[in-house]
Amino acid sequence: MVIGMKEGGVRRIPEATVARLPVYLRCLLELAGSATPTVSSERLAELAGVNAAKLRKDLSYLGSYGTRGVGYDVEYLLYEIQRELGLTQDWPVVIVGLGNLGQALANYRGFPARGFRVHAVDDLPRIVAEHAVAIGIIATPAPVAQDVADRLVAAGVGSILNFAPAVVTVPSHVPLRKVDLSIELQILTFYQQRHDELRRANDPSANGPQAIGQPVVSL
Amino acid sequence: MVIGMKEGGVRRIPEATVARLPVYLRCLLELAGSATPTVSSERLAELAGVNAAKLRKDLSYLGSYGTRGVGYDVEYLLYEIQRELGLTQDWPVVIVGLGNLGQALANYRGFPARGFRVHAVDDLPRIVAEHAVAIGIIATPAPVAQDVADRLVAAGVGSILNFAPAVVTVPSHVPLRKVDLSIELQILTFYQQRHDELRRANDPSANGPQAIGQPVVSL
DNA sequence: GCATGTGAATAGATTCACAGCG
DNA sequence: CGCTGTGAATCTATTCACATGC
Repeated sequence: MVIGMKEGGVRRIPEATVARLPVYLRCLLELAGSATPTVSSERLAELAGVNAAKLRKDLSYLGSYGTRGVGYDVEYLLYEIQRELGLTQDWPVVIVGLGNLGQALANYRGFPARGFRVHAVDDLPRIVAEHAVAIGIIATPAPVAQDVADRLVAAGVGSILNFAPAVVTVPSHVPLRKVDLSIELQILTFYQQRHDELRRANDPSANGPQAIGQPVVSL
Repeated sequence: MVIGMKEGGVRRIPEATVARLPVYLRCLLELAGSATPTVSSERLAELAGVNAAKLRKDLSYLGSYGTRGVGYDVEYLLYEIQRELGLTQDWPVVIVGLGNLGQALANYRGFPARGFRVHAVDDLPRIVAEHAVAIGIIATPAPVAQDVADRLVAAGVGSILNFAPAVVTVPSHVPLRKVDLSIELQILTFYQQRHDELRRANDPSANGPQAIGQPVVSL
């Protein structure tokens, strides 16, 4: 029997685990950068900001890549996670929308900026076919997001990452993830409000938020 | 007894529910925009892309704001969700980092761009104090993210939203959320790879991804 | 009658705690 | 002996299905 092969039914990795693998990967890259040969679940969990038992269980879904009494070989684990995530292959990506967000994405660390080209959106079907583009990223204003999603699906893109602040729908066979910056902020205001309420309950003289603006601070 | 007041112990709203409230809010804003007076859980759930029972349960944590046999009053529910999320107040926000991402955030729909000002980062403590800034947003390159987080906490910011591709740690009393664009992309490559593997298993002649670049398409 | 609101049932994720291996 | 890997226990979230009230 060959270690690491998927035998028979596909090994099922929980969604929550998949979402953490990229975090572990980033931590392992840092460790590899500082020439650390092995790492314990305790230490790696600390770097990743999770509980050690959770990390061990997560890794156990991939296989038994650790050594009892020692820990995990950084380079080995690194490779296995990359392989699991599909990062040992290249995935041509289309980013639709060239505003600040599109440019920020194009420049983001971890998106190797190889072979950028700018095209008109009507060329989508040709570009997707020619370059075997698997993933489409929507970085447009909200009003056109659904139209862009439809075009991406029609062009044959396999999955979509939506950054536009709009709910878009796609056929069920197309995986869709969304990242919404203002939603994240609203979640924080909820917890901040909770926190302020508690503080005020304990100290009635504490002030609530004041209606001011949003100063931007540069670095 | 006053409807809508929290009596005694604080009503506990599950995290997963809190994360969906902003989505419902957005859908309600659209409905309000098209002058729709009431909406059923079925319809609202469809707009939000969730199951109707889940939506009803989510809303039930806020209170009983619907009418049996009728549905929810759009304006009323809108207001209640906004209040719950703390959006009936202003929350002064500091964005650190003025690259593409910082600018994209500053221009994002849903961040009212009132009173933008640009400051040096050394002014953080003064600015946070003067404007009662509750939320700090990190939109810097990864290497300085931890330093910025430390400065934000020291300056007295209550919670932090991190967009830098780095794991940052803060004292446990400071709520921290992270949004990582490349992690989202890596999660998608995982599912795309799964999908491709299945397709190839059924049709051995199907091609895998080809190593090309990342074309950018403009709109 | 019809759609909400909610206990009960199910499914999923996290944590515990320790057996098992190097 | 130390640290992984994992069943079992717990906690959280989702879904079902129907009692409830307009």
